[in-house]
Amino acid sequence: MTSPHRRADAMENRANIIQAARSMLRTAEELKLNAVAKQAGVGQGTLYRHFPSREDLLAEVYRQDVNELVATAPALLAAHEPLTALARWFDQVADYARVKHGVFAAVEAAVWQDLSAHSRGPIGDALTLLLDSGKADGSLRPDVDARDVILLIGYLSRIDAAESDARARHLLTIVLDGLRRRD
Amino acid sequence: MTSPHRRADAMENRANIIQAARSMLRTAEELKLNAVAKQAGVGQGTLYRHFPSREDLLAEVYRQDVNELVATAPALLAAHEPLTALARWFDQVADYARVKHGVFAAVEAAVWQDLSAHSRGPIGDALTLLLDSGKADGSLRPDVDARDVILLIGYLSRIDAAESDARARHLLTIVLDGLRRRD
DNA sequence: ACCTGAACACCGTTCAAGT
DNA sequence: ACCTGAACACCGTTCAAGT
Repeated sequence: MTSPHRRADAMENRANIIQAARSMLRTAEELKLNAVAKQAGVGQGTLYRHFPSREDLLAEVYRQDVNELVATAPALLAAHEPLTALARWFDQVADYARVKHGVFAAVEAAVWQDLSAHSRGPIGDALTLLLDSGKADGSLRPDVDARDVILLIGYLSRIDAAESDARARHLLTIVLDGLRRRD
Repeated sequence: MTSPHRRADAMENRANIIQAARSMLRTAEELKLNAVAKQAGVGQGTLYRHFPSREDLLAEVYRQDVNELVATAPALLAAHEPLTALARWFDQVADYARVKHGVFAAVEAAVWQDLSAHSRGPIGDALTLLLDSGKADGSLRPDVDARDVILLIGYLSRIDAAESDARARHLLTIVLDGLRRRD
């Protein structure tokens, strides 16, 4: 990812851009690319050289967060029944969505949606792992895949903090019930 | 809604703007306001006079469609068990979302989301009617409201035609299972 | 090989002038 | 009372010139 065959200044610029974008997303929901370049201390062209599309930039900004989310899935499976593991993972995602609300709004059409639109990506893999375990032990219905679940929990990206408190976990329960194998 | 105390030219302009917006949304997903004004044969200022915000315009364009959707709820309840009525209504919404895909994308933050963000609006009312019936006869869990369901089926606005064919109804089944009363 | 930033394009929004 | 459209503001994107 951080290809080692770059000039030192290019690598630093790249890091500065990511850092600037990250800090700006903490305060504001929207991300103006020219403003990112300015705060990073680089020309606009440099930003485009490193990140041809806005999505590329956002994806990089959140790669670490996504990685954590992804790493949780096998850990949860090791410690819990599949259905419980899935429930906990949902909680984790809800927390993430809550903290990164601005993120999700900005990234929606990009990373989040995109990762699974290609029906691949790390989040999809993590979910598939959880789902397969649940199918194997009979607690989950067999006719669901990662993309289904991504779509169902996508509402997390469209609610604010207050509504998240009021509804996020409750709704995850409903989704989970829907995913259960019916007798 | 169509306030009768306007000058004739104003009313005609208004109608032309709506008509132009409607026809443009049929072909393209995005809606450029200046382009709407041009195709409607009015100045940009006229568009803003009639519709101060983009949402106002979109809401008006889809008011009729929304009305149809809303009118279906009591009709379905008259003819079916509550759970079946809700299932049929979901189908109806899915059809609508499918046809109006561009719409939903454009309207998402506006009408669709907004109608229920204020926890009111016709769609919310229609849903509440369906949910109350289901709770009354014990087929639905008591701890859900219209906003919950709006959030859960919001994925309909984020999938294209192909994916709608593949997943929309299947996912509605899962949501419906989640809404069922658990024993 | 990479960077800068002026410049262009595009689109939303306003407002002075008109009828 | 309502309309027009030039003009402004804003932001994404490119590219000629530089190191």
